[in-house]
Amino acid sequence: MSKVDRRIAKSQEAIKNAVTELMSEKNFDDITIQDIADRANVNRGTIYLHYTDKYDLLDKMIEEHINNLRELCRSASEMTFQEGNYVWFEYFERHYLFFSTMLASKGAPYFRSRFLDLIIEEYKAEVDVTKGKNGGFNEDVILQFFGSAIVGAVEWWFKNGMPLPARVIAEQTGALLDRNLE
Amino acid sequence: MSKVDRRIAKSQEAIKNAVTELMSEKNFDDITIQDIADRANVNRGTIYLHYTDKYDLLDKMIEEHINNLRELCRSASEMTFQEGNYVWFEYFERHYLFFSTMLASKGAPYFRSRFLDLIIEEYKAEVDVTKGKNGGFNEDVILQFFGSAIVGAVEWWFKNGMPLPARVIAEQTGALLDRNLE
DNA sequence: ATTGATTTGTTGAATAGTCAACAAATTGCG
DNA sequence: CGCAATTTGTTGACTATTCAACAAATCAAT
Repeated sequence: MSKVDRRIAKSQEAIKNAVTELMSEKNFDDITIQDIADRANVNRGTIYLHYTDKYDLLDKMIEEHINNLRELCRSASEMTFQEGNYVWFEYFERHYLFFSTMLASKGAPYFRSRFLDLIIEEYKAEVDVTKGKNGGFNEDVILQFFGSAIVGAVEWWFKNGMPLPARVIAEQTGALLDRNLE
Repeated sequence: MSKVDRRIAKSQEAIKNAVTELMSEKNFDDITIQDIADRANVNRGTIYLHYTDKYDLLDKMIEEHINNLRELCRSASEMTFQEGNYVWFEYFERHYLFFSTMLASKGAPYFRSRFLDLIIEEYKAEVDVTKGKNGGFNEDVILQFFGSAIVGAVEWWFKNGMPLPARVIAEQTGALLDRNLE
């Protein structure tokens, strides 16, 4: 786990940060590899050492965040919705620039769908349509419904510049999920 | 000038920043090479690639700032005292952490004297003891007197957390020098 | 379409950084 | 003091990054 060469970690970190920054400034298609290299203070060739092109680079960035969130779910599996949501929103806060540009930028609706897929996947275990208040519902309907709700809340939060503390929005969305998924 | 290998520039930058940060947190003697490497996110061996030990490292940092200030004098040689001082105080501001820890820390009175030497050296050209209001004075006395005054003002400025904008203290010290060195 | 300019990937040689291991020096504490 | 632990400085083998140069692809405008 910790056997990644320090140079690799530093280069990739710089490159990914550069992309995030640049994406908050201009359209992804207008970003050139040289732009990224300049911003990351890295030779242009170094980028090709790790990524085949800028699309691959963006993909890997998305993939990484999705995986991190999935991992957070693992470690938060025994928490309440409120606590678990808080872990997520803390992560969002820590990576503000990435998520806000990803959810704002026109160029990356792909991210939104990857994000929704993850949420649905993770909530599958939480939904029970055999009994309780959701007994008799179609599972996919429930998942799509509340998955979209969560994504929508997150989008709203970012687009409005995080008007609530992570703690608060986590509690409120958590309470809404509690009420509906029991 | 711009032919320094990017890796060297980045490593040295990280190392120097690490030292500055650490010095603002603890005594220089308590800082270990490993501390610096950790903070700079650099292998310990890399430090020895550029510096023989931590004293050499600190020396080179001081040397570099002194040289930068000297260079600023060159490019500001045609300015008034006020303008010239402003250039200096801007530089101080930009490197706040370094100068404030250097002038505060007990461990580095060496820097203060290097700094004073530079000021005296640079003001040599400005002082005229053959005529005018300083006619008949001993040149060394004048230089030591006003050099110390400038160092003292800078020290005060840092130790009190830069209570005035750089522009203001530059103008005021500039006016005092004008009045005395004509 | 035909230019000319920019961007893209790729290459090879040179160099800097990493890592692990080592002995010597220094520190700190009972 | 004397011993253990830490820190130091150095080594060698390995790898990532740099840089300059290149041809191919893409772009922009006439």
